[in-house]
Amino acid sequence: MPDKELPKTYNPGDYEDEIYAKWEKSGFFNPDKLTGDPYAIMMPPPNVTGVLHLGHALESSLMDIMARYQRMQGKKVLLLPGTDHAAVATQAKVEKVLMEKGVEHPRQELGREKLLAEIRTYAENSKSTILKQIRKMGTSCDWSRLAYTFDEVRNRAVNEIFVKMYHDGLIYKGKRIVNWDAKLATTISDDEIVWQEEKAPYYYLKYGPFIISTARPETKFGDKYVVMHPDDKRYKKYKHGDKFECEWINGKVTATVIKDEAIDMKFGTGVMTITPWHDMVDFEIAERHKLSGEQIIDFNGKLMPIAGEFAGMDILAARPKIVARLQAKGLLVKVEENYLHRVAKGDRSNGLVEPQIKEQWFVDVNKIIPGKKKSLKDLMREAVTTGHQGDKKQKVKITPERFEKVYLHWIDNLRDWCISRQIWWGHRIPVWEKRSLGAKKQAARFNKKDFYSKINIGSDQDFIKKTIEWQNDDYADSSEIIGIGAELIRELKDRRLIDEYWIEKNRLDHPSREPERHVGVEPPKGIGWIQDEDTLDTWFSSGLWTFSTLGWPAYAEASAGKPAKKKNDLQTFHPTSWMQMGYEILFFWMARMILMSTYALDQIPFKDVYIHGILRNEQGKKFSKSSGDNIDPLEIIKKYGTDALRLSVIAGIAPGNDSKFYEEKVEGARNLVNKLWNVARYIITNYELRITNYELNYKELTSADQWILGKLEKLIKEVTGDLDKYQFSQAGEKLRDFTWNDLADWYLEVCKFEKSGDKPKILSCILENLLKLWHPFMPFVTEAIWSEMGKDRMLMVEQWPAHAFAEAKASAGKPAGNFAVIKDIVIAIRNARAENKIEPGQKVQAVIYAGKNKKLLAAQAELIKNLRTGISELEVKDGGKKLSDAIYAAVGEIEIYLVGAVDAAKEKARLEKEIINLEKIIKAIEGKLANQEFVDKAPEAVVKKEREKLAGRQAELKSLKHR
RNA sequence: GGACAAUUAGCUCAGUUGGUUAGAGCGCCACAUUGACAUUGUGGAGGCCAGAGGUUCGAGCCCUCUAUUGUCCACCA
Repeated sequence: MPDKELPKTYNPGDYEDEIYAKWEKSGFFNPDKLTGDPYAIMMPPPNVTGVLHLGHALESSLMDIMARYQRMQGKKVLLLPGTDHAAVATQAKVEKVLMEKGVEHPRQELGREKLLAEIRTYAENSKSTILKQIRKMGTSCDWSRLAYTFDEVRNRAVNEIFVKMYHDGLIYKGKRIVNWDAKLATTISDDEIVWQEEKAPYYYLKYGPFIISTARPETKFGDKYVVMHPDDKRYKKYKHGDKFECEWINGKVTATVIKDEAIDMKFGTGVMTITPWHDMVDFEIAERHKLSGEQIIDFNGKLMPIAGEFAGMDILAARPKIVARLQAKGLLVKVEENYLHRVAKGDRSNGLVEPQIKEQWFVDVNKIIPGKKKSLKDLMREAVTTGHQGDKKQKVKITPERFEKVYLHWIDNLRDWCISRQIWWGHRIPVWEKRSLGAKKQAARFNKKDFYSKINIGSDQDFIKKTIEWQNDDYADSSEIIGIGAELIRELKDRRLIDEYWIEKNRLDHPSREPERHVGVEPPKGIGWIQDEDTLDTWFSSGLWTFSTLGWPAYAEASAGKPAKKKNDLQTFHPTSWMQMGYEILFFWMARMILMSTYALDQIPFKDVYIHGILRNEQGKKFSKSSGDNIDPLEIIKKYGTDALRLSVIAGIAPGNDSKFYEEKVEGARNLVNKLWNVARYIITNYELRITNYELNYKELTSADQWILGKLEKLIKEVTGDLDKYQFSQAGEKLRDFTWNDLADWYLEVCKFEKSGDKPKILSCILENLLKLWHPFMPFVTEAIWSEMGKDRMLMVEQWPAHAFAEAKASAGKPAGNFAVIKDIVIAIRNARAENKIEPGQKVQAVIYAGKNKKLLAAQAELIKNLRTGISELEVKDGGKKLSDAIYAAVGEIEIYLVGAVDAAKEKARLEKEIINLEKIIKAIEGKLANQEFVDKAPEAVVKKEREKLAGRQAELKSLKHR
């Protein structure tokens, strides 16, 4: 009685956008419209300039599965979306775009404000792109709470934290050795370095009485300390502090002997000279012994004046020339070609990274926090081990557990976190400085003479004119001119019209007193204050993500001109419930979130974190733009639908492990989606589903009914358990198995001829429950079917099932055995027919010796006949003589004979194969049972099971051989 | 140098405290075809669970070592 027309295949494009709009309109993405326990997931904000890639598709799927599951569990779910301004990446990208348009040096030519405007425009454009794409994935996030790491609200939070840390003495400014990316002209953190192996010549050089070795002779100009291990017997006669004169690259130098345990006696000659300005280890040695260092390479990667005639040369170009000089002076002892060493490159720029000493802002991770008796490191450590001892003892649970170890190891090796960056796109450091009067005079002198000539300014008039170009402020006051002048210097420096070295040198030549410093959320009132020109590491703001998105600090929202939320999100949703992320940002992000949250709120940022791997291509390599094998998720969606994409990215994944992605997987998922569609289509078009009373007449349930309800009951339990344990892939697999194998292949086939009054109720119940269970995985098709079923409420907010039917709980697993036997018989018959090559259309007669199962099988004879066994007549007996000229098959003790159409030779061969197989199995079980130790020590249930098994097999064998 | 993964069918992967003849999807072979679905159905073939030891009545699973692949951390002056 088909009263509906549904298309034969599910076409996702016809439904998805419409359904998403419906969801969004319903308001249920917003937890304010939900009740129940709060459950919050913060979306890891994608980079604002990025476009959706497979990694996002995976993350969106994971998050949305959890969000939808929890929502259906009756929780007040918040899945909060947002984007990240991705400081370095975004600025680099826009600079690149500008350069392609012919702007050769964007920073120099545009200056700070104009470049920032360019970046902002670009970021806003691509922000909307990626957000649209996240919608395409079906992600059920609350768009009303959309956040951005670089908006006003988040800026307020960043400043608050910075100021708090500063006043707690956890943030300091210091001259430290940092990683300088000359290409991007900024410092970068240790984590942003990639090491590349390179082959290069390796030089042994004569340094006074010693031989030292290096791959980088261009850094050696200023070396005046020679270091060796205090226990090295070879150099016993040299004492710490001994001085000697020796010939070096540009003439004689006075060298000092230093003894330090950092030296590896086994490496090379056991002696090295140090270059504190450009080497981390050397810097540490120099610090220990309070040695001075000198800058050799400038911030553009060129040699400094100390290099004499080599000054101004690019380091790589200078190297061979320096070697030639050394050789000419007889200082080159030998050269090892093809020495394998590793060079540091910036992961964004792929440019050389040079250690440099620079004044930078740091977060001290070892200092005891006032009032806490713990350092930031301690907080980070205890959050995943003993639990954070704040308000409540809370622990971040990491899945899989092994990453806990990786994380802790990383913390052990953690050095102070350099948070300042010399790029413009980012949160500006909330520190302002003002020079004191004495310093002002010096600064003025510094401004005028040197400075004017340096930048070709002839008079104060010119200077002011120039200044006005950049600053429109009042400049009447002289101290203000100094301020403006300082601004101007910065502007010129930004534009690379003067270089940093020159400024530094001037500062050294005109030492001033420490400037007055203002560190605050708001700029200082008054004149002459200059804001620190650096910006903050992007992870400084991302670290606040779990709470800066929830209205922390309290007044942030109001001050940004938005109405403060009535409800206190922070109180409701923090700590957040669940977080997922790739292992590649474990250190970058997870660690920083834990640091920020435990420090600022005394709370962990999230209770559970699920670490996923990355999706790789068919060859197991990372997808990359350069290799051209990038897969665009949107193309996949267009071709196969969002549901199929969601299923395919989570298929076969295990926590923390990488997985491969290829189109065949999506195809398989698409087929599954379509299968579900057709299951529903069949049920909807053949049954009247407008059911009000779900009461079943349990006594009249057929064995197939009981079987499928038992299976469904088990499915509900297992899928729920899997989702609770974040075993997404397993849950999906079980759902697939039920949908395709149990329901479509067996139960629906049975329903085609087995009619009973309860069938519509049962089928309706199965379909409803199945749609609910599938919904988190494939939200669109399930919602589409749900509405085709004529449901008023949306599936998205339906209650997650606990049981198939209330009473089915009792029947679950128990009588299912009946149908299982019939299934086995059907399979055995089909198999026997196929093996004997009986034409599918040819009907045969069958006789079954059922023994104690006679009653059951007699009752189910019709079922057996109808399940594509091609049987015309079926006779069920207790037992009897073997039948000759018949095909034989056995299921346990049940004997089956198919009469007629026998190919004697084929049948004989088949049976012999069976016998051999059975004998093998029996022998194995007998062996086991003959082992006294097994019988004694194994649990009774196991032994009993083995005995039963043996009896069954023996019976089978006996009847087989009988023939 | 240190650590962590992975190694199971041709391919991609499951296998949750050790207990039937180790499973699935894809692919392959044979067959079917007006049927809810060819994005289909039925049946089948295919595995010394990387290797070597060990623990145990019993090991894909636990322990030790080895090999291969991959990843991360540290570091080579």
